[in-house]
Parts: sequence; C-alpha cells; structure tokens
Amino acid sequence: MDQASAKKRVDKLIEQIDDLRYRYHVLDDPSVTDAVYDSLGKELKQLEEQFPQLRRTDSPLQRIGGKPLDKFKKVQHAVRQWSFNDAFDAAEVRQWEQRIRKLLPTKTELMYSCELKIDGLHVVLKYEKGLLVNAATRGDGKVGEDVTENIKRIQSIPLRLRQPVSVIAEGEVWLSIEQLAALNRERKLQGLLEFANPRNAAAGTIRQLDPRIVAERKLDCYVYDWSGPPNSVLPATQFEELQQLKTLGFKTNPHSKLCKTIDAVIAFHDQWQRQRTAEPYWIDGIVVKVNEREQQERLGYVGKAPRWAMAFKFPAEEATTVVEDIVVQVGRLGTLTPVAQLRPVQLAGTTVKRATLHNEDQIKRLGLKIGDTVVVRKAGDIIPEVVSVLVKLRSGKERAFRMPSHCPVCGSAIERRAITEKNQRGVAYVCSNKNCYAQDRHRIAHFVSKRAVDVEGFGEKIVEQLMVGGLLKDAADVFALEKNDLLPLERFAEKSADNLIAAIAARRTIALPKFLFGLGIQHVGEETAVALAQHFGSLEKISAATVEQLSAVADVGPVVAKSIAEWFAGKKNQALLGKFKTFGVRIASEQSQRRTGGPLTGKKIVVTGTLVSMSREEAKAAVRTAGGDWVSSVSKNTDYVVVGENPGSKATQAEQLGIMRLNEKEFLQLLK
DNA sequence: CCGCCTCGAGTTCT
DNA sequence: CTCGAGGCGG
Repeated sequence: MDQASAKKRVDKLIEQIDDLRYRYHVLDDPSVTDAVYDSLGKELKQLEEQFPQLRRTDSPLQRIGGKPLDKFKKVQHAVRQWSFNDAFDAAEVRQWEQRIRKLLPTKTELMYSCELKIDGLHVVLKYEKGLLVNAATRGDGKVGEDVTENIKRIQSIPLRLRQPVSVIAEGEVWLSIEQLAALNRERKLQGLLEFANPRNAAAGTIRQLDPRIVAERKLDCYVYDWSGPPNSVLPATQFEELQQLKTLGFKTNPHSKLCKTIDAVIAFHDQWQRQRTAEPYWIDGIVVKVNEREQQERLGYVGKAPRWAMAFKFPAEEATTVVEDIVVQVGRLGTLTPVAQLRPVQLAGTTVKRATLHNEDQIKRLGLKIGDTVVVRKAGDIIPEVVSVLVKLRSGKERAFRMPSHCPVCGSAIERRAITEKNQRGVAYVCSNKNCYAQDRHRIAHFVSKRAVDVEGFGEKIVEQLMVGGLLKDAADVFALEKNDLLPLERFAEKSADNLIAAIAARRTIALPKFLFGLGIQHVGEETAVALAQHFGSLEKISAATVEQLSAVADVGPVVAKSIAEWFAGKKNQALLGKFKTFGVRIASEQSQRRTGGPLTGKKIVVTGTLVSMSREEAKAAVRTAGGDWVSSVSKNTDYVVVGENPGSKATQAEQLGIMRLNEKEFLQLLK
C-alpha cells in the first residue's frame, strides 16, 4: 500500500473507531462487539507502525500503552476554576435566592439549571481546533497538574470534537460504585489500604503515574461546563451549553433539569436524595446555576465562588467526630462487644451517638484510642461504622482501650471463645457466667422478639422492667404474667396491661421452628431451626436426638450438633421446657409445608431492599411455598436476586456475577 | 486440606 | 449490613 492510500485508510479507521467509541461510551449504545472494535484497532496499529509519519495525536491508539511519568507538570489554568458555596437545607437555598434577587433588576425572570453533583474529580479539558491538547486537575483553582496522558485513557472523553472548535471544558471524572467495590476487594486481598469513597479512588487513579493502571480502572467522565477560551463567545444559557457540549461529542449527564422556581429546585433535590442510590455513581447533592449567562455576569463572583450558583448538598454520608469513650456490651451468648460512644454528629439525616467496634481486633486494626477524632460513615445507609482514625489530630491525652478482665455486668471472669478444641483463642471474648443478668435479659428479649415468638409490644425495655420487678427470670415466666402483675408498674395502665396480656395469650401456641429459634441455642438461627423442625417434626424428638442423629440434618455438622445436644442435656434447660408446659404453652408440630412442583422448585432466591407489596417474612414464606430456597447471600449458585426499593450491595453483587435480577413485579409474576 | 457458600450474631436509629 | 466461622464439596 502506498502512503497516500494508507493515509486515507488511517483517516477512515480513526473516524470509524471513534464513532464506535462514541456510541458505546457516550451514548451507551453498544452497536458492535468488542471483537470488531479490536480488529479495527489492530489494522490501525499495523498501518501506524508501517507509516509512523501518519500517526495522529487523536488516534485511538494514543489511549493505550504509554510510559509511566516521573511526576506531573504544573499547568496554569487559562480560566479560573471556581468552587461552589454549599447549602444544606431548603432555607439556605431560599436565602440564596433572596440575595441574588436583590442584585438583579426587580421582577427579573429567573430560571435555574439543576445538575447532579457527582462525587468525583474535577478536570479541565483544553481543545484547540477540536483536538484535545491538555487536561489538568483543578488544583488550587489557578494552577493544576497536567494529567493529559491519563485522561486519554478515559473512553468517554473525545480526543477530537465533532467540530474543529477551541474550547475549555470542565467535567467530573468518576469511578462507578461497582468498580470501586471491585477495586477495593482487590486492594484488600493485596493488603493495600482501601479507598474510602469514589472520589478518592478517582483522584488516586488520575494521579497514577502509570497510564496503564488508569486504563484498567475504567473511569468515566461527565462534562458540564464550557468556560473558555477567554474572550470566546459562549452559549447564552447554561442549559444550551449542556446541549452544545453534547453536540460536540462530550458525554453529559442525562438528568439535568431546568427549573422555573426555587420550589422546583428543592423538589429536584429531594427527589434525587431519595433515588441517588439508583445511579452507578455517587451523588453528593445538586448544583444549581442561574440559567441565563447575562444574569450570571451581572451577579459575578465573590471570594472563591460564583454568586450565581451553589451546591445544594445532601446530608453528609461521612463525618468526623470524637470517640468520647469505649464501653463494653454483653450479648445474648455472653459475647463482649466494644461500642464507641461518639460526640453526637449529624450523619445522613440522623444523629449518631454510638458505633459498634465489633471486637478487639477491629480496634487494633483501626489503631483507635479513646479520645481520638475519627471518620464515621453509615454502612448500607443504616448502621454507623468507624472508618478511620485521624491520627494527626491527637493531643497526646488519648487513652488506649483494654478489654476488661471481668464482665462489666456481673463481674465474672472473661474468657476467649474457643474456636475448636485445639484453638482456644477466637476473636470473641465472652463472660463465663451462664446466668449473667445481661445474658438473661437478652435471651428473654430474643425469645419474645419479632423473628422468634413475636409477642407484640414486648421489647427490651419491658423485659428489663419486669426482671427488675422480679416477675421474669426466664422466657417461660412470660406465660405466667397476669394483668395484676403489670398494673403496679410504671407506664402500665389498664389499657396497656390488657394489650400485653392479650399479646401473650395469642402466642400460647407456638410454631416449632419459631420456638426453637427463640430458645437461643448457640448456632441455631432461623434457618437451622426450620431445618431441625422439618427433620424431626417435634420438640420431643429433637430433645432426645443424639449428636449423630442431629448431624444427619442438612447443614448441621459436628459443632452445631454438639451445641444442640448439650443444650438439651442441660438440667436447667429441661426444667425450662417443663415450665413452658406447666404454663400451658403448646408447641405446634411442623407439618411439612414445602411443596415440590411449585414455580420456584429448586431455585435459590435472594431479596435485597424493601418490597412494597409484602414484608420480608411474607416473601420468605411465599418463596418456600413456591418450592424455592430462600437464601441470605448472593453467590454464583443463586438463581434470582429480587431487587426492592433502596437495595443494598446484593444488587451490585448480582450484577457482577451475572445473576438474573428481578424487580418486584417480575418476582410476583414468577410466584404465580 | 482448601475454598466457597451459607448462616449466625451483633448492631443503629426513628 | 458486615464479619466470622461452620459445613461441605472437590
């Protein structure tokens, strides 16, 4: 091939490859397979090697390979990079509107462009005559770092625009929540520190000196601002600007909205606060911009931020606070759990005062001392956890935490829970006293709790009250309670006493699995209780079973069998069972309810999030009557993952493992 | 014996 | 929801 025809071919190839890239990464519309893409790339590579003079700066091959850098060059931004003032509630947003209205002629029509504020890394992209010439981080707003080589590895950023214009564009580089999870899993395996959030991960990646690592991490980028070059003519409104950026070939976020009133802005914020987890990226608020450029110019800038825009943040997902103390709690099985007492702090809309530290190892891992300033976060939007310690903020007055040698409740000696006969040193510490008050209280509360026997209105507080009053020594005593016992107690008037007695009466007949689970035998949770009930059929048979017979039950091995046999061999426990009988409690024997031939026969189902039409308990029952297997965690053996509202990490896991996900509607269809 | 799949246990706040 | 550990198949 001569050079002239090679040049034509190279030009065509670049155009074609770029078009495929654009459709795939910008429009999310994969129209060809990877193989086609790869083979076009191979041909281009051959031609470039044969005719090095034909190598173009916007060639897609510029996106691969590349040598590690020694360090990043500094670049002066041609356009000042502003930051936004923050607002945290609707009142602050309204105040902002009042302020800007005063600076504009009365009765000015105001419109607001609302965009999602993605938690990522701000980048400045400079194009000359349509070609990407430079990309930089924000830095201090005036000077940033040159990360051009790394930015070229992001497939959704065009190396050449669809029109040969010169622009300075700003955007947010982000890493998907899913990618972050995968990256962190890998880092954990390698013993590296995990990234605390997507922003850190994106920033850490873009600041990698080796562009090949950047390519592996699959970053993405939304462009949202067209800020230069200086003296250029810019679109008349922010919203048009977004449209035009799209026309130029940039990927823009599809959820931007033009609002006519502040109320609409607030509604947009509230809507996204609720549905923020549905997007693959992390959103920490919305950005509100006055739409008209002319008005923007009138309003101008103050300090480091424009007056014409602001960030309306969601309640913080992460915050710092002080660990004022670490107290030790005693659980149902005597397990000692250290809990951090925090200086109250607002986190994702609630005030957080405590966070579990799980065990001593976890405290060591964090390097936590009492008095430390820590970063706290909500795991899965619900349970607060201590993420890390800000060691630099130490004053020297911090105290190390030591596990107590005696139970904080009953004063008995503390032991380490044995893992096996040989390994006596498990992670957990336990109180050696089987009759420790804390254990008794938790055991009784567990018995009456929703997932066990489910006596309505009987919570931990009432258990405690009745124990202190001497009316409750064990779970069976619940059934000896009378109205007259309750009336003298505080907060028990006629009505509430009647209600509680009625709730207890309603449970005088208990389904075997519920009762078994309620007994609180170590290693016998809800699942094992169901398995035991189905296998043996009655409490008497389970009670009489040997370790060998127990081991025949599915998922019961030597450890669990021994635990069960030991429980039933206990004199006190047998006395307890006798007491239930005396007080008129009937255990309803298990009639096998599992049907074969149902629509879900042999299928493993996992549910994540909240279902609208039924409770979890109902869903579980429905799956089982349909012949399905209700399981609690996702693996590659799982057949379906039902995704409800506010799903957790299981939805992501399902996607990664390529497991069929069902929404609630599809799930209900399947049950029929 | 190892690694994967599950289950159990403990936990926060409104 | 997360972590630890029991069960079990390879």
